[in-house]
Parts: sequence; C-alpha cells; structure tokens
Amino acid sequence: MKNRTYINELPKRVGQSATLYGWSAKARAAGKIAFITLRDGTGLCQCVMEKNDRTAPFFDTAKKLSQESSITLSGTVHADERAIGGVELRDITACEIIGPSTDYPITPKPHGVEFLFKHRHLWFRSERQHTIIRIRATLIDAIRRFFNDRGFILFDTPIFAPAVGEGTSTLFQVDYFGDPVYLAQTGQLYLEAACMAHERVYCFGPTFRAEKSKTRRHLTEFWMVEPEVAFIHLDELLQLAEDFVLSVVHRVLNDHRQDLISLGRDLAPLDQIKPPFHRIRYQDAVDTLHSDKARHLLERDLDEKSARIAALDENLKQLESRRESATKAWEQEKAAQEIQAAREERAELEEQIANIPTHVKLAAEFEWGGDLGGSDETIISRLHDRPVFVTHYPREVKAFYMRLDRADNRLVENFDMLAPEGYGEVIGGSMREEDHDILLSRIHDHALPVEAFNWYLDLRRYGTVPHGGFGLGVERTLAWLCGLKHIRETIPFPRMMGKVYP
RNA sequence: UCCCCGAUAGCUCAAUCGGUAGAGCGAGCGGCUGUUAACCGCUAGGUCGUAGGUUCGAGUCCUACUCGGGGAGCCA
Repeated sequence: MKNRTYINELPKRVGQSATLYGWSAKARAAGKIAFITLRDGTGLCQCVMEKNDRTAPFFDTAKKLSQESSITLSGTVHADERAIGGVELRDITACEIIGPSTDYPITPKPHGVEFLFKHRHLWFRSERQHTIIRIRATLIDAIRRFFNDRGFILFDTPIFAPAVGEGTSTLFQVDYFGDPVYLAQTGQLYLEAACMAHERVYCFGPTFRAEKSKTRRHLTEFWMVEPEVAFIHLDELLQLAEDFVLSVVHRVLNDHRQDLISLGRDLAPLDQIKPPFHRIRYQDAVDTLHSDKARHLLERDLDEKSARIAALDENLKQLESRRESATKAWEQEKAAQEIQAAREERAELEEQIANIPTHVKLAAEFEWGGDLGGSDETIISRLHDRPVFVTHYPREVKAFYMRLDRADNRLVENFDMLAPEGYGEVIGGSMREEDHDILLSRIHDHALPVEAFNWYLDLRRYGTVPHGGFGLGVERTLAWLCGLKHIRETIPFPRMMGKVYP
C-alpha cells in the first residue's frame, strides 16, 4: 500500500498527515463524535472523527463500524494524553471500509477457555495473545542467535522416524506407503551422528508426543531445540545450558519488559536470574524431599492458601451485600463479576489445598530410584531462587543412551533444569554413552531391537568421542518467562489430547 | 487409563428447600462532542449437554453417556 503508515511509526510523525490500514478493535460513537480504535500489526491507535462537512459522506458508516471490520483512515497525527500510546489520528479526511465484519464472536467481555480456543484463529488478534506470540518470536530468535553466534551448525533431523527409543506407546503412528513409521519425538540420535561431522550442532523443530496427558504443561505437538556437542564433559555441558538460558532470558527481558508487565508478569524473579545456577545431584534432591524444609514449605503453603480463602470468603460476603444494595445495573454487574473472579480463585485454591497432603506424602515417602514427579520438581524449584540443575539420576529411570557414571554405575550423567517458581522441567539432557560395548549392553537391558541401532552403534565404532547435549522446550520456557499458568497460550495453534480444531 | 469438578440465551454467569427460566455483555432501533469494559431508553433472543428414571411437579434429585476443565501417571 502506497503512503501507508504503520501505527508504531506515529509517535515520530506528530503534526503530519497519515493513512492507516487496519481493523477496528473497538468503536464508540457519541452523537456527533466517533472514536475508532484501529489495530494494525504493530499496535493500536485511537482515531477521532467529528461530524462536519468533510466527514459527512462517511460519518454515519463510521459511527456504526462493527468490531474487526477492516478499514483505512486518513487524518492528522496529534499528541494527546487521553489516547493509548499518547498519539491519535484526528481531522479525518478519508474513511473506507475494506472488509465488513458482522457478529465478531470475541467481545471485549470475558470468555471461557473452551470458547476462546474454538476461535483461536481469531483470538490471537487480541492484545494479550498478540503480545505472547511476539515474545515467542523473540525467544525463538534468541535461541537461534545463541547457537549461531557460537558456531553451532543447524542440522535438520527427520520427522518421519522408524520406531526407536523408549517404545512406540508415546509416538504417533503414520502410514508410510503401507509401513508404520512414527512422528519424531526427538532428533537426538540423528544429531549425535551430525555431531561426529560438525562437532557443535543443533536441531530445532516440532516434536510429537502421543502421551495421554491433560495438564497445563503438555501439548502433543511442541517445539524443541536440541544442541549436541562433541569433546565435552558434563560440567561443560551444564555451563553451556546455563549460558544459553541466561542469554535467552536476558534477551526477552530486554526486548519485552513492557510487554511482560502488560501480561501481569512479576519481573522480580526474572531479574534475579544470575549465574551460577544451582547444581544438585539426584541424591541431594531426594534428601531435600525428605527434609523439614520441604515439609515446612508445604505447610506454609497450606496456611497461606487457607488464609487467602478466609480473606476471599470475607470479601465475597461484602461483594454479595454490595450487589444486593446496588441501585445501578452496572454496579450490580461489577460486583457480580468480582464475585465470579473471587469464586474462581477460591475453587483453585481449594483444589491446591486438597493436593497438598498428597504432595507431602509423595515427598516424604520418595524412594531412591524413582523419577521425580511433577510435585517433587515443584518443591525443589520453589526452594531455589534460580534455575536448578539436578544431575546423576538412577539409570533405571532414564534412557538407554545416557552415559553411565564411571564413579557409580547405578547412575547416569544426565541433568534436568528446573525453572524457578514451580515451572518445572524446561531442559532435559545428558552425556551420551560413547563406549560401544556398554551401549550395546544397555540396548539389551532395555530389550530394544539391536538391528535398528546398527547405524547408531557405528558412531561408537568409528572414532567415538565423549559427547552430550540437551533439549529445551520452547513452550514451557515461554510459559515461564511470561508467567502463564497454562502452556496452551504459548503456541499459535495448540495441539492437545482430543483437540485439533482449528 | 484413573480421580475430582462442570455443562442454563451468541458470550459470561445467576436462579434460595424440588414449585411460573433471569441479569449483564453482544445484536437491532433511538439519544448523547472526549470515549477508554462508555452511558441512558426500547426490542428481539431459551428443547436448561443427551437419553432414561424418581415425583402431583425436575434447570435443581438418581443412573448412564457425550463434551469440557483441573489433577495423577508420563514427559519438554
């Protein structure tokens, strides 16, 4: 479009004329003046139209402008404190509807999650969703930039894969010219091959898990970045992961401070993220779970949540009486909405409280040899003010390819990185077993078909080297950085168990 | 797969003990020259998720199913 001005350029163009293209996010009319909040890809701008000789031909149309009609408007840029963003378009000289919109389903009022996800294709026009997706784009750029700047080679691993790894129960099966193949849940094994050619490599793509998980941390299709490095030891791998996480966190904080605030994110815990991250062993984690510290954390939680419920109950009483005594309809409505919000918060707290005894029990009775559960991870992460690396898990709960700890071969040289504030596992990684015979025996231990791993064993036959890598989940990381309680808002079209529309 | 909760107007929610289905928003019409979830007046809008059952009477109680939310397991 010739002579088109984007909304984010307007502050530099005060006093000049401008032609905007976009959609009407909100429109209000009051007699002889109309306010149109125009949205384009770069932001929002209020446009003020008065009824006069010049606007007469289109004023009545503009006055009835419906939500999400696409339009173009020309006028003069004015600085005005009353407008969002500090500038607005006034003295309108032209207004044309490009595409009308009737009965746009998403209104400025609150909607439920089911409805919003049914309209996901429209929902991400909304400000909050727009912000999250922009931060996602920055996060992904920061990830690529980190590895590219450090000389890592991007190596694309296949998405169709033969059955490999921990069995096929968690993989999506696809018909491949009559034979079953599976959608990849990791590029790691292929990346190890790449690693022996390029040394420092990474893959970055969608991965697929057919687990029947219905939680706020799970998607069936999500994005994962996996670096792999040759000639490296576990402590160096941890250092790489730490540098990496610091780098992307700082980039997002720098570029999106205001956006994060607008999402309601408390920035203090993010600003606090500095090196070194905590490094604990699985054994330390087990001890922590058994400790008074863990018990006290949960007991304090219980007290705080109970107190919050009591406060909410008190508040609810007041709101109820305010609603009853309210004379104006909008006062009643406002009270009703506050009541609803308080009830929702209360219900969530009730559920959390109901879960606490289970979590206490799980932590106290945790036995060496088991994998850390979600609640266990939450406890560990909440007892630390920075990300925590948990290393050296028992070999039984981890994958066959993880390198045995030569000092104690009940353990493997692996690590998980737990994000703070209870966000849980964001990275999982390990050193890979480089010894041919040990690897072969581990394949046998896991009852895996050796034939399928012949090429993988080749990597140990022809100049094997110590190597390792990790995978970082983009959506979990984004949920953590944005302070979202559910992962499903972090990806444009979330794919979850039983949900593939739109 | 298991456990808990839910489903009432296009949307978000009310409906006391089982007794005539309501509000706000949205939509339509009218009014208003500085609105920010505008406001004021009027109008239309319902097979109370589905199928059975209990009852003089069911949105409300019971059973099954469907769909959704949360959690467990599993994982990033």
